Amino acid sequence: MYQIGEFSRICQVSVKTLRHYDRIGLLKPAEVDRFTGYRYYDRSQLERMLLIQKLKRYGFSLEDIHILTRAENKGALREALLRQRVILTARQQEIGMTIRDLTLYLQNLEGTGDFMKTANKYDIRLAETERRTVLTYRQRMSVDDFGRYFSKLFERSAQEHFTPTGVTGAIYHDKEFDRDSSDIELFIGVKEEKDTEVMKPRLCAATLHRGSYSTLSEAYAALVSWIEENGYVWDGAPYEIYTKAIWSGCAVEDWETEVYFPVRKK
Amino acid sequence: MYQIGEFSRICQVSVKTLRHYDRIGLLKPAEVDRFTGYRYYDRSQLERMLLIQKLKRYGFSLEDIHILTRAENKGALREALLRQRVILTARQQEIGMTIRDLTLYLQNLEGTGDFMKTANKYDIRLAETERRTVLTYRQRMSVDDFGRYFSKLFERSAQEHFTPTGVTGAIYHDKEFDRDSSDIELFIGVKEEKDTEVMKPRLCAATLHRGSYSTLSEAYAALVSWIEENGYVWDGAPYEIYTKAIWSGCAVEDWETEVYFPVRKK
DNA sequence: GATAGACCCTGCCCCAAGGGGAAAGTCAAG
DNA sequence: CTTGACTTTCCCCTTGGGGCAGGGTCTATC
Repeated sequence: MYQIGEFSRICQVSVKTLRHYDRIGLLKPAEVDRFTGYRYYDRSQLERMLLIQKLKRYGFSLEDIHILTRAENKGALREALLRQRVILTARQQEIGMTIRDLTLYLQNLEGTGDFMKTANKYDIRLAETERRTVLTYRQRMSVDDFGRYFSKLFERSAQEHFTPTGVTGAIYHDKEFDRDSSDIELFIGVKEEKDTEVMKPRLCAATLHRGSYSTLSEAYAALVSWIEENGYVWDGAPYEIYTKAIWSGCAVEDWETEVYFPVRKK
Repeated sequence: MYQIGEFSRICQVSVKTLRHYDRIGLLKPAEVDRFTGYRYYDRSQLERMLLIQKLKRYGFSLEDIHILTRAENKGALREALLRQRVILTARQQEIGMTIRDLTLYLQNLEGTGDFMKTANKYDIRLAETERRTVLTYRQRMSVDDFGRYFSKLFERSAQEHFTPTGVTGAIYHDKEFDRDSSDIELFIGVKEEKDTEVMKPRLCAATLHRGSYSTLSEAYAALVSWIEENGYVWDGAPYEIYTKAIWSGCAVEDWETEVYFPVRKK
């Protein structure tokens, strides 16, 4: 039996953490003195602690660990590990991209001395968009997993024998941005006219964004600046068309997104 | 001038976040209506917001961003970016190791069905340690940056013309573990007898740990279990000897650490 | 001019995973 | 018997915001 301090040394975990885990029920001491409240740990706690730390390194929350380590959840653990591996791989690649971006920014900073400059590499064009017939699916959803909802549209398209044109996009109806809950209308282009929605031709300012969505705001900013400088005003819900995305099977740095802002002359 | 909602859409940032940044002074609106409290943003805020998001992606805290983006800190920003690139690179590699470890664990789980097992790959040996003459430096420090303090010892060794034996290690005097503040005594072996400390021969349980320090607790646990099973008791401050570490110039997965626990027969 | 609906405000409490520190109780050795 | 090391509980603090309540404002439409 080890006192909390010794156990802390062995596990390489602070005493505070051990008390925290006791309180949330994640790791109860083998014994607690009824009169003094002293906690005593033994080797079975040690094993469990190693497991907890391992899963924590893998990126699980304490709550997840709590659930996954209940003996009956062996299958769930396996699934969770597989999922987590995907998440970690994605995170690793994102860090790689971040490093490349940082390096570029650093070069720019050293070259120009301007730390505001964010490499405004966006070609803005003014375009009368073409008329599109589309299937749509509108719902309040998180911007992070809207990709998952496209399958609904593709299923419907297949079931009802539509002919997809290959266009996939999303309209952002909310004025404000909320990562977890936005009023998003997904659309996929189809050839048929019957039982479809129509996107009418509109005057838009548009540009092409390359790379992951975490820097999309730069495209938005470039568009909005352009609109203001050229005497237009923003007039309607902006939308994006995903010409190359995760489902195109290409690497994230090759993704391409077209961003459209409906505008009118001021 | 944009209302907070529009500005939120443009920057891809929630309204809550904008209000938060206003409150902490990171991004003040261009104008606040004195009567209604409405916030109005314009394009210079937009540029600043892009910068903030960029630095946030690079892993800086809002406070760091606040400080680094004051115009007079251009030099500090460059330094910080260079440091951050190192940190990101390290993080990326650590994720890589984590993924490999996860994969191993997953295979083990699928093979044995035992989710407790943590691959007990440690050979424990009982050893009478040799007598060592050492230079030491003892201080309360974080376990994460004790490496930095070794330079003090090497400088002293060089100045006072000692002959290093190549042994570097650390004794952990605290009973308990505290990542940010531990009573650690660093030591480097030297040949001379004069003006040095002496580590007397002691009976120790010892083992060799390979890889990064984040899984050192597994070695500790293995040692402690062995000690208990073989009728010894832990008796004194444990210490580690870093036979291959960051300064050996090898990759993190090839690091080698010997862990010693002083023991006596029960 | 009234009203609805969309927008905005402040203020309060909440999250995870603990850290810091105070005040007080416990244990073992000298 | 005292001292010092160790432990306990309790309360507040951190980062970067999210949720919600209660209430004010703006603009278009009737």
